[in-house]
Amino acid sequence: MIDEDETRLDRAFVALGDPVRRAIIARLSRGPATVNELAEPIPMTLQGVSKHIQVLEQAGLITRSRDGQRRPCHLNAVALEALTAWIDNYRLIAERQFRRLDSVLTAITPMQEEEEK
Amino acid sequence: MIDEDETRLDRAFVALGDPVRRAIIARLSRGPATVNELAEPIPMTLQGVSKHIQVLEQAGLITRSRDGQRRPCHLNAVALEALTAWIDNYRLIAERQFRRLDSVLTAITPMQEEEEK
DNA sequence: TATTTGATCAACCGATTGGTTGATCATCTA
DNA sequence: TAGATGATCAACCAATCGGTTGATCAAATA
Repeated sequence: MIDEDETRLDRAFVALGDPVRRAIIARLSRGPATVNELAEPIPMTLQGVSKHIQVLEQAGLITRSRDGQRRPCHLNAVALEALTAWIDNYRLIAERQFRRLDSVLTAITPMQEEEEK
Repeated sequence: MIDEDETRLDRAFVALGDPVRRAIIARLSRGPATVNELAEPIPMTLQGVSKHIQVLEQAGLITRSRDGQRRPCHLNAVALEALTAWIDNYRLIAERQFRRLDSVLTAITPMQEEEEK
């Protein structure tokens, strides 16, 4: 259980790496929906869609409640926030590196802009 | 070629769904590195690491330059930004939904907090 | 109670993935 | 020029994935 966060992060990223599952996320962003409602526009069997939903649930990206025999799905904002936080961390570092490299280059070849004109 | 963006997004998310590849991203956040340098701390053959790097490159998450026989890798901030933008969009919507639901619930059962005490 | 409906479980299958070993390529260097 | 080095290519393998069909379950309804 020591790498529980790691596998959770794995599952979340992999889950988003499928266009069907991203379409489900997009649909849920307009409000909760049942399995049948989510499956309706997708050219796939209900069981197939159900599997995709389970992947999203195991990744923590969605949660499910119970309403009689229906199982409404909801987006989980907290999980999405964890993903953006992870990516954003490295994004900012990469951007900082790029700016630093840029300043080094302009310091080495200060006439570059003029020459290109 | 109509769904080029879609498959690019697929590849990027799937690429991040592997702890080895995320470790490579983390290493590159401290500056560019060659294949050998990236492979050194990873308990895997050089060919295995090379494959992971190719996955990251095809996903657009890293770029590669040439320095003699070396192929230094660099983080691609632009690709990371596209990912955060995608996730953040739905995250914000989900949070807004949650707040709205919250306000509806407190409006329906205004005495809930008191009863639970 | 019998039937329909929403959803899952189980088994299967082809395609893809993640890793290996062995060979090869291209560049650097003695 | 002859090795040594950085990196990739090719073939293979076990495991996982994405989808199907068929059976089943539990709740709603006639």
